[in-house]
Amino acid sequence: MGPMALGKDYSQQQCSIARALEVVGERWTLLVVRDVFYGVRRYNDFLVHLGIPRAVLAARLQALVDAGVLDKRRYQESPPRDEYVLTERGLALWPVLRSLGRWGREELPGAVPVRHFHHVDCGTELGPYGECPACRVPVPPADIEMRPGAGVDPDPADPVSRALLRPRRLLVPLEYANS
Amino acid sequence: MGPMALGKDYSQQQCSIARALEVVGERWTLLVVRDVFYGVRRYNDFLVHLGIPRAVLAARLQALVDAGVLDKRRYQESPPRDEYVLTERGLALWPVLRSLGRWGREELPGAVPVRHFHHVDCGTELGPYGECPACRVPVPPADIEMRPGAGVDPDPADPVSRALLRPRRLLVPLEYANS
DNA sequence: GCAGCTAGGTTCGTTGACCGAACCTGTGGT
DNA sequence: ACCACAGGTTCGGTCAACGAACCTAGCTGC
Repeated sequence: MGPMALGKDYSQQQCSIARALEVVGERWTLLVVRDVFYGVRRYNDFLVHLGIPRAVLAARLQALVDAGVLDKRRYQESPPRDEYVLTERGLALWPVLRSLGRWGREELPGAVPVRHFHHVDCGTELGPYGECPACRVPVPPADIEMRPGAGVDPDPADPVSRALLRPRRLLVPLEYANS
Repeated sequence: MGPMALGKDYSQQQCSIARALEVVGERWTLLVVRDVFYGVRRYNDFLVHLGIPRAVLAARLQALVDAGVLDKRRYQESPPRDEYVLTERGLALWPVLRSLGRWGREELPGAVPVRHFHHVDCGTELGPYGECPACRVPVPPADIEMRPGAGVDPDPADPVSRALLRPRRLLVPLEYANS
């Protein structure tokens, strides 16, 4: 009954869609996962980028780790600091995010292209499901470069959004050295 | 505020994923849409098949109509009865359901194949994103036949699940003549 | 050594959504 | 007249989400 848990737990549902939604169907969850693909890895960065309540973020991260979607990894000992990275299972969620983003962009009114995704091997913009139209292969997230689109706010308030303005490869962590 | 509405409404988020989740990210919503693809069209059938509270179902159907995902259609005058059918915008959600189902089936433990999807033109089972591996075209939902898989309960309690046991084409309404 | 800062949480009171059960309405059947 | 049924609406209790405040380690500057 855990997560989005339907009072009853999306009940008896043997359906794999219902089982997937048990894990990633709760509010905020897929946005957290999206941010990890974009390079966000730390508690505070999720906070400022998503505007999510702290308690909810803690619960979602814990649930995603429990579900095997994220790994919590110590990246320095003193002070002890952890980061969250995608597991294989988490990486497999990329097509879900792609198809959702495509639907939101193409089917909902008032959409402006915010980000474009390109195959780093050839520079081609990816097709609807994350495949490369030129190379005709499905492109793993690690080989995708994200570039800002026309609709993006050119001067966002939070540093995470600012870091995401530059073209960057997916999964590469945000840098903190510069502003 | 609106739907899944994040207290704040998934806020400023210009991201198309966030915008999509505003519409289909609430509890139950995608399961209702899935059922419409499977041929469910009526209030009572959603009720018994999903086990969703009546008030929540009414709210979700209304929200989906407002969002342009479903159309509410009078199919008889006396007594007045309406059914819910997918719009073009709703039909475009098929890849989202496919990718979610695929993830739930292949990445979550203890999955049993419940349904298979085949291209009616050639009988081939569909690939990961709903394309036909043989014909090499994306298959529209209307050209897909759904067949029960090994993991399905052979004698479900509710009549809707029983009707879904037979191989059937997507979007075709359930028949009510026989048991 | 102690004040202040930062990352990463936890606690708490309020608000709002979800739940299940009961009730309502309009129609048709007998 | 009575009952059944589809399709809702209403209502009280519960549970999750919200936002603000608080807590804990470990630095940093003085």
